[in-house]
Amino acid sequence: MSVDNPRERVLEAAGEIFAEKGFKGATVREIIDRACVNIAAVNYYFRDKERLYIEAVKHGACVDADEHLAWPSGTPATDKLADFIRYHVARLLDPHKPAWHARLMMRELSQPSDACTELVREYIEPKSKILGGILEELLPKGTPRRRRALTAFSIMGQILFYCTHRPIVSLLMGEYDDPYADTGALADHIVRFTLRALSEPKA
Amino acid sequence: MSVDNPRERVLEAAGEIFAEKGFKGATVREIIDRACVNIAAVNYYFRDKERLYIEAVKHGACVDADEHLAWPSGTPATDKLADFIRYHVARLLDPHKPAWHARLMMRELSQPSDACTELVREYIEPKSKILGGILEELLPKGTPRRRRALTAFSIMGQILFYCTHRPIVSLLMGEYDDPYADTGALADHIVRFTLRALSEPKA
DNA sequence: ATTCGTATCAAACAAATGTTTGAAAGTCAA
DNA sequence: TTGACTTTCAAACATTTGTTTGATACGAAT
Repeated sequence: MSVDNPRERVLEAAGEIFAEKGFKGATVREIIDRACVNIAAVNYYFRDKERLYIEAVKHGACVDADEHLAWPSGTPATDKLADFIRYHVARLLDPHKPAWHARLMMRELSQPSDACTELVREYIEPKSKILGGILEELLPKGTPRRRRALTAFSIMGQILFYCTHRPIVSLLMGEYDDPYADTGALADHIVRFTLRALSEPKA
Repeated sequence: MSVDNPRERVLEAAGEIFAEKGFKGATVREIIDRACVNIAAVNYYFRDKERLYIEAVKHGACVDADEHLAWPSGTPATDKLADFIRYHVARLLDPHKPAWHARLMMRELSQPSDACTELVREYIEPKSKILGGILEELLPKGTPRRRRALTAFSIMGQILFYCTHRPIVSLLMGEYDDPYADTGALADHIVRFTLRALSEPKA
């Protein structure tokens, strides 16, 4: 966690705290305190709090950008969709992974700071394209663009729900039946729900 | 909008601004400014900013609590589900309704202030019970409790997605194809997607 | 050893912000 | 009218918070 590079330490601490408390809620003093650097470091390395925030978001996003999502040609579209869902559920909910990258991005998605819209677009659109491609294979030929988009939202909505509304899910389910304990099962549920919704109507 | 009662005016203004900017982001000066009262009013009527926030959330929630969601006995479960979905989509996205009640509650759901958890439970659980009841009718007998819950989350996830991630939806879809322009069509998509997911597998 | 650019630090600064005060104005009953 | 109570107000207060400053230590090149 604690890197020797002070700039990186600030970036990491900022990411965690911004993700947890938002831009306004986070204070530079708490950040530099966690990073174990002097308060002037934020000005020295990042000019001001806002630039630090932007850099922190970029930092978190570029970590994710490394992981690719691709399949050998000929892979059935249903398999791709299942992978896509499982990948994102793990990405967003797996307790083993440091969650702040995703949570910070979630914040940006619900309240984009105009400075970051462009960046978000860089990260989100590629993923969106992947899902769009899968759905193009999966849905009947001639399905209108608009309906493909709504379908994609229905899928992402199911996934992101558990990330955005985690506290309420835990509250409603109780601890003894915590869905976050087994993210694999959670992903499987979403996969099945979605695949049934996409299959041809029975009669 | 502007009531003669100053306490109510503050409550209304606080609701709007808290919903838009969150607890930290909102300033009492902006609130009292919009409510057209002196700054000391917040102390006079609500002790401090935090109590004001709590009261504002309660105020928003109790407005909603009035609207009931009930059907004559014998109504098919699929109809109830469709109503339930359409009601909430309209509730959350219809531009004609003042949206801040819902948006403020969304905030509480993703970052509950411990002072409000109890209240949230009062509002959310009843709705949760309604949906749970519908699913109990709709899903095969003997479906485990856990799976009913996950199904409910799949439905709510689809709905809340459009509320929470509105900026990104607009960004991805472009204005010419804005889903929020026709919330009825949006609700219909979710209803169809969900009903297909709940129907018996084909073979 | 001197010099120059970099990095770090404690301290202070200025602005924003939640909160309080004490007086003035208003209300209403006796 | 008097008096008690509520409501409203401008001003000040105290704290938090983002930002800056000027000094100091460090390291490498001349």
